[in-house]
Amino acid sequence: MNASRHSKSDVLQAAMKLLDEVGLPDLTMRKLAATLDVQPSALYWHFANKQSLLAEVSNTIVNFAKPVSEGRNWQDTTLQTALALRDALLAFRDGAEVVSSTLALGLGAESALAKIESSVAISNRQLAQAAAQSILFLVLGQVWHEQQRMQANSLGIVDNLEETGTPNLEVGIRLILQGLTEKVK
Amino acid sequence: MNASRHSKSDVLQAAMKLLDEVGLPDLTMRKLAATLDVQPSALYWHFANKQSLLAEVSNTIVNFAKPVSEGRNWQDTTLQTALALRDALLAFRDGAEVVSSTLALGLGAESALAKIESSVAISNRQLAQAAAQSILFLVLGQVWHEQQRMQANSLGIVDNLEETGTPNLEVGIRLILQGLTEKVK
DNA sequence: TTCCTTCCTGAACACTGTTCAGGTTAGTAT
DNA sequence: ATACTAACCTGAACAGTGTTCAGGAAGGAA
Repeated sequence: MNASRHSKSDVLQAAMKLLDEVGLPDLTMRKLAATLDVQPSALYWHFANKQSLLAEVSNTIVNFAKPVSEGRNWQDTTLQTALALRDALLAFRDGAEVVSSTLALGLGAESALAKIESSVAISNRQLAQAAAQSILFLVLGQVWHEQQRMQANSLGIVDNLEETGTPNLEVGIRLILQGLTEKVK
Repeated sequence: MNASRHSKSDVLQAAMKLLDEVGLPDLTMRKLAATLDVQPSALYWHFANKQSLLAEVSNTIVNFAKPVSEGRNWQDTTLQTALALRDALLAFRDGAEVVSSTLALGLGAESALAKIESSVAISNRQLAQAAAQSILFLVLGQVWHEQQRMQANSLGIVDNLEETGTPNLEVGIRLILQGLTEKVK
């Protein structure tokens, strides 16, 4: 389709489009190269390896989160921050798994944690960090679970698609915030 | 080494041993077959595919959790249950990642959630389920993160190995429990 | 001795990420 | 216009992956 040459951001953009079309397990270097009318080896000029590519995909997803308007209190602001991250993850196919593994490998996506942590306006920073980390894992785990079920459902394994995922997440975050509020009282 | 024939549980046992020796990324069907002095295809008589094998590995890990003695209250019992799961995950190399992906694919490890949920002795079951799910994701996420750092450190990428992981987990669980206690009051 | 279940072989298929020596293209400087 | 240089890509290969399948061997039961 496009016979011209490609920049690094072209490749990244194509990767995100392909991710949306085929999902993470089928996001291969060969398929990505094919959509760009290029040999697979050409991708390695732009990115050192597949993990580096996925790290930038992950950053794009995390940075997609809308900035939150200051809430009436820090609890509200933190909740909104977490839900904005959830929405960003949900906006991309397999978004949670991409971000989770990038985070686990320490290759990026730390800004997600930083944003949550900075919204927790309590003086005990160690406590704030623990809470922020908990909220982050909660969001990632819940959305990962939900997106995996989406794919399972679309593949015919109907199972029971109870819509408890999203409300459960908000409940969990609120529990942490309530416990936190109680603790610093 | 052993030229005799193998049962399904032999294969499972060998898989867990190999997991401990090489880690999840290097746990391949070919390497597993080699430790049993067998062709890779022989494994497919015992297990339909690699995922099924990993699902049983995951169940073994989860069932390794020590049963907890009844605490002074349900909050304490739930905390002990969660920490027992954490210890089980930590007892096996890459344990958290194995269980996480099995859980995400819906191939097992649901008993982990069930155990936590049943320990939350409040009348609002929907709330109990949300809290249990939150605690589960928190444990899995934290331990996964910690185990990944272990491997990274053993590979020379020293980074700063702050020992905040384990305390952070307990803090997070306690926050949820405190919030829960407050909510049902 | 025949039969049947259990377990395994050997070879192949269709992929995967990655490397590398070498080529092309385009823009800049002389 | 010519030479140079950086950006980008080709083509082929390497070493590995999970998985399938027709067939063979072992051991107990009838």
